[in-house]
Amino acid sequence: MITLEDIAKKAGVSHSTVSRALADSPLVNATTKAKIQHIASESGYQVNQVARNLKTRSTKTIGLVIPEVSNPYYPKLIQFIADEVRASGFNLQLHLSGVHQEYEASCIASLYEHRVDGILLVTAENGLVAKEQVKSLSNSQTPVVLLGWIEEAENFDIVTGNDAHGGSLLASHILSLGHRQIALIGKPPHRGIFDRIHGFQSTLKSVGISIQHNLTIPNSLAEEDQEIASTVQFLINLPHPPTAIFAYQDSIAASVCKHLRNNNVSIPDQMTVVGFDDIELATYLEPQLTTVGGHIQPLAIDFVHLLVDKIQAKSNDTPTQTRVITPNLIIRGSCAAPRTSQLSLAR
Amino acid sequence: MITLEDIAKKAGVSHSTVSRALADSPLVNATTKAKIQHIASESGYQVNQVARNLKTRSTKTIGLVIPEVSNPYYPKLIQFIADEVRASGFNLQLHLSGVHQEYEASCIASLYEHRVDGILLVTAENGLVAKEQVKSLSNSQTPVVLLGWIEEAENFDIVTGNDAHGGSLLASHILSLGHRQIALIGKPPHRGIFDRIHGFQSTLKSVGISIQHNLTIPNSLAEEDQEIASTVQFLINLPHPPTAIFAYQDSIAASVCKHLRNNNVSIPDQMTVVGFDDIELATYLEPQLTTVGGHIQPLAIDFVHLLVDKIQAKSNDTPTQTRVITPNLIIRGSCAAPRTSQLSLAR
DNA sequence: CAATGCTTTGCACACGATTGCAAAAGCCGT
DNA sequence: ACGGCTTTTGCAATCGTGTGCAAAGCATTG
Repeated sequence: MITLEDIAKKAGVSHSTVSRALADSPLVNATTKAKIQHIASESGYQVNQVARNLKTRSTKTIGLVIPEVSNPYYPKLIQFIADEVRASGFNLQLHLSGVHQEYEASCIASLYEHRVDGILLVTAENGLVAKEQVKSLSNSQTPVVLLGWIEEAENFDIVTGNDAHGGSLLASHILSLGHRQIALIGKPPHRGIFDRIHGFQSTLKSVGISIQHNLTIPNSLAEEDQEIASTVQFLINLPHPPTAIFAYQDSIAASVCKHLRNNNVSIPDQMTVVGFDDIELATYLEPQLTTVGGHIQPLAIDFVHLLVDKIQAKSNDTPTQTRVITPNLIIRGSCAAPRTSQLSLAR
Repeated sequence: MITLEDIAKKAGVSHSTVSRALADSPLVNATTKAKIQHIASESGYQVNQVARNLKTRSTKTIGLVIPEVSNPYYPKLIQFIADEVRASGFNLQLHLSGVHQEYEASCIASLYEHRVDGILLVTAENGLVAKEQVKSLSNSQTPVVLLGWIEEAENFDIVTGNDAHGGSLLASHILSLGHRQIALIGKPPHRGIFDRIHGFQSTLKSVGISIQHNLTIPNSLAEEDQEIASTVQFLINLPHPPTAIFAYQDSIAASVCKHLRNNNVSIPDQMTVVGFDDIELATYLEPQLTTVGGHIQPLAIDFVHLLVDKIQAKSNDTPTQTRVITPNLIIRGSCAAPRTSQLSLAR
């Protein structure tokens, strides 16, 4: 491995001078600086960031903890985050915390051991699993920003989507079409007052109706599709099946659509389906999915900016912030007005 | 930040002893070892990996360079790679080299500067952009394994799918259904003799026919869908439209299906469509996509294992290896026998 | 020419861990 | 009590950089 010392010998100077020359310090004579830089690039010198990080006590690296990448929501988020992190001049270290966030604590520990400058933590249905670790991080001067929501979050910086508003938009849309028998296929809510289910329900309640069937899919990657299949079966075989289904996220909605089709239930004629997040998948479906979207990029940008600001803030007593991004309703083809006893007629 | 020295003071020993105690070295007395370990966990000591890496000259980190994560093929690959890397006891540092691999060289440089123990490099349509960097890495004892294929690759370790065989399977399938007018919508081939287009074409050639229209989509994320839309338009408005379309990958196939539907061309009655890779998306489409798959997980596993073996090999003169994974044909609903002048009749 | 000030360079230490080696401590038998 | 042996501990060097400080070099000026 080529070191500063090696370059120093070739140039007949000390390693300090080489260090300064490569940092383009004004303390080095212009001609010797040029000579050193030439020798360095000539011999293919690449700085040892490990040594530099140890000395400077900064790694210019941001850690990203995210559950998984099989759910297309996460890659979409990662792409935006990665672009933003690069633009801010940082490196990105990715750790997958697992579908059930089972590795969340160990991811954080590992990132702390590597002395990343800050941590972006994306939570999921299980909320903030590694609450204690995050708290102790804050004590040890390592900035953390959460994406998601947790209850009693006074001391955390958080970026979250106003999913409640999105849920409300969907509910209003479905209601305005005339639906009154509405099912929910989803995951446990995990954004408290900001949760999409919360917003959906309270809008229904405001016109005096409630969710007919509130079904939750266990959070298991391998069997999710299977679970949705049987849930769909259950719903359409009811004496009074729902006329509309709100799926917790687009990937679930896509799976719901698939299984409705398999059971010869046509969308939107016999069943209205809506999703959430507007991932690419939503436009590949037939009919295309009515959903809520536009929040992922702003979330990612705020997520990174908030962390970078905290990293660069000299004082470490900046007040914690909460940023909320409001999404939009995106109307496509998967919704229609209900027809009386539509499913019973059809079957 | 808590250091070994801090623990040493609390325990009344030297930092060397603390270091050994925490490493569970037999050189430390059992009772003092227990005492030190207790104090360390009590005070929340976490090792500084930066310092350790500098001293031990190993980071236990593997760098992964991959173009992007918007194309769902990559997240699927990443998930498998990440699982395997974790199981092997390494950390993962992710760098996105860009849709056009425009950052490939700088990603490699950055990973080398961080002294990762090895690099996994996933190439795309542009082949190995950073050939020189990879060569100099090999000289500097940093193991690299490529996923993809490049010409004149004698000195690189490579894992690749036998896409040619996959392409051949698709061609045989389409031919056996009776199709003779076949279009290709794809990207520039980038796996040489192993490329899917190559295999597809040569199987067609073996029965004396060739691809009717060989259309290439420019590799631009933002406009891809638009490009496919106009390509589909072009094809179906031909005097003699194709009866089958081979899309280079499932995501393109999905987009092709969408635009065919928009033009009221039904699949598979009026048009047969096949894709490649068997990503989740393929099963959400209606009809579900006939494709080629099963190779991604074995690719990921071999990819990681080959690198880990190279990292752990004491001698650095191990011969370079090429591993080839053969995929399977997955028949679903997007293919049917052609009907004479099917499109002309329908329109 | 000497004094002064500015520019340029090198010395030496620090970052926080690991580890070879020597020294200290403990143990044991005579 | 002492030598010899084993166990346990600490010293000190090292990994490759960055940087405060002092010293050297150089030019300018009275």
